[in-house]
Amino acid sequence: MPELPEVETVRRGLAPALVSARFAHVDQRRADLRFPFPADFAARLKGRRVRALRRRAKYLIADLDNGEALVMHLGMSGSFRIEDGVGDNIPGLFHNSRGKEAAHDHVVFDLSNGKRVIYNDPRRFGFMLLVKQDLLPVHPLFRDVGIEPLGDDLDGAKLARLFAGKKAPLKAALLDQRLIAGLGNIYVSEALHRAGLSPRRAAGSLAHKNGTPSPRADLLAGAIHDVLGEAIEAGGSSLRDHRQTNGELGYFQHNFRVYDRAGAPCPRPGCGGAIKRIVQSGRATYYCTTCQK
DNA sequence: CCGCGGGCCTGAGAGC
DNA sequence: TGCTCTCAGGCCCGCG
Repeated sequence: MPELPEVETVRRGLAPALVSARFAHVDQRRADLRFPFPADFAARLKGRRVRALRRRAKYLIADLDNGEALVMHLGMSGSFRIEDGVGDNIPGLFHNSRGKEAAHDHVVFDLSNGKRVIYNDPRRFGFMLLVKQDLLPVHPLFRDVGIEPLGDDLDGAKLARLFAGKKAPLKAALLDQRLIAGLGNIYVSEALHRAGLSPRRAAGSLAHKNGTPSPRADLLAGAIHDVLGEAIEAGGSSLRDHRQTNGELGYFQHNFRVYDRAGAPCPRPGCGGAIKRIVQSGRATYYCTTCQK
């Protein structure tokens, strides 16, 4: 499921249930997801209060009252849901009636406020860790993570500098979490189409030979900012997520201009091209060969 | 250093 | 109906 907009949507949905609650009971139902759980995971969480729920890149970080942080990553198929009727229709979450289990429910948090937060992950590419908050910046997971693409951190000049000298195609450079954090396969294709740039173009070509940013860099920075912002507004994108009948997960998938639309006409007014699917670094890329150069 | 391919897992969908 | 094959929103590792 999750790229930055989906993780951010989950964060916003979970925060009302988690923040300022204590973990009354933690049910860890298997020894590992992608990685083994930390030793004594459930015991170390029990009794702790959540002070804040943050997002960095595609990670959720719950700051605990003992100086530790619960770090959570959703992998490809991870999701959270809140039970006990709390937070109905919060985008990014789905709700069962209390007590109804689903396949692949791997972690259950029972909170002091009576709410139950359940982590479900069929493919188990997600994981949870406990890290001292002050060690997060030097932790291997975060040490090399790139800039956040929302807010003021990302502009054309910054993008051109990050990509300077890179021969890798824009598609690969944009997926590289060490450069920009949070883009994934969907939003890279979407941002490149909005910017009118080919995914095959060398990343270094966002700067001129003398190092000054090309106007293309500004177009791309703006497109990234716009597409992520719009996707968050829409509650993220729901593709294969299984969910209960109650409440859509997100509807940005209806606004995809190129992703998973091979053969469809290019949505850019007056373009007249068709969307093509290619494979780069083993992953599907969708773009219009007519208007993306 | 860089880019690529394989691997980790399960499930959905297509084709036969 | 059921089998087999391909593909999937992420990321790490090892290879050349």
